[in-house]
Amino acid sequence: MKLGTKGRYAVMALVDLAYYGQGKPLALTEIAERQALPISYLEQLFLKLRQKGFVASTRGHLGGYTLAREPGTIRIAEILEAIGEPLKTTRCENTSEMGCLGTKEKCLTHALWTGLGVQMHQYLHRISLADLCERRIT
Amino acid sequence: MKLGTKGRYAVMALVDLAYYGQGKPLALTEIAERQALPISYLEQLFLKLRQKGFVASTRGHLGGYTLAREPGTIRIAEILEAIGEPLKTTRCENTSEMGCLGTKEKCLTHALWTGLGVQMHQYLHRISLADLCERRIT
DNA sequence: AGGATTCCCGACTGTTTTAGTCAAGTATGA
DNA sequence: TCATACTTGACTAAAACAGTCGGGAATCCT
Repeated sequence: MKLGTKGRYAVMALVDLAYYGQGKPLALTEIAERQALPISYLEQLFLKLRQKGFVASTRGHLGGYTLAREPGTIRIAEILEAIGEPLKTTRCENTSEMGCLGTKEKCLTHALWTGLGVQMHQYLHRISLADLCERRIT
Repeated sequence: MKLGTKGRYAVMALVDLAYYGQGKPLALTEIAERQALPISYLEQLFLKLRQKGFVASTRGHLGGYTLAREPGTIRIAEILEAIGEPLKTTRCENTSEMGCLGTKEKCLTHALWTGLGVQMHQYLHRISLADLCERRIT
């Protein structure tokens, strides 16, 4: 149960974008350098973030990325989902209330893992980019 | 961010042990069969669980494992820690309040990840084996 | 117009982790 | 003494992770 770099880097980069880019495009090279992240890796992440509508891009000289939504409306949970950071606590795919079908009896631990997943999602969903920029963490 | 089988299996097996083994030793083969888990893998896990004092073993015919502590006092978080399920949300090892030293400025996202870790740990620490056996999940 | 800058996109790869398996040994009860 | 069951370490195929690399396309500045 550990967080990968994809999720960490994506949030770091978006916080940087919200913090330093006041409406004007920020180049990835700048973000990557300031946050000490590999730029080619960031490109992959921003490709997805753009496709999902979190950021907008302008090409060419003086181009870069801008936030496409208000920082206060972007939840951390959304970011992680957008770039494909799993956040999975169970193995079974179905999100229904059914127990594990692998065993005959109802899986006693299933509620535990789904509960954990709910806790994590709730926490990450009630914190926005703006909260991070302004150091408003509970 | 996903839970591995080690953690899942360990909790499943201990719940099984608490649920079906009323003081008397349960053989690993029985637990493995009922929960549909690979037995050789379980052996590794129970080795650690025994060394950490969660279970006691009796060898030979009619042997097996018994819980060494009351189910109500065994927290899920303890189990995961005992078998080495990481539960890590940050990369840096230090648990102090310091920011990430890799970047010059204080890492804005650090509080987020440690906060997430706290959430997870609190949830898993307030649920005991007994809670699972009696389906007492919030 | 040309070159510098920047985003765009897919393919590829070394390393680490996961999720086990396998084999050999030891203790115990029937 | 034989079957059962725990004990322990070594080993491994496959997947995930964490990037790298190379080429292309759009845009701006001079």
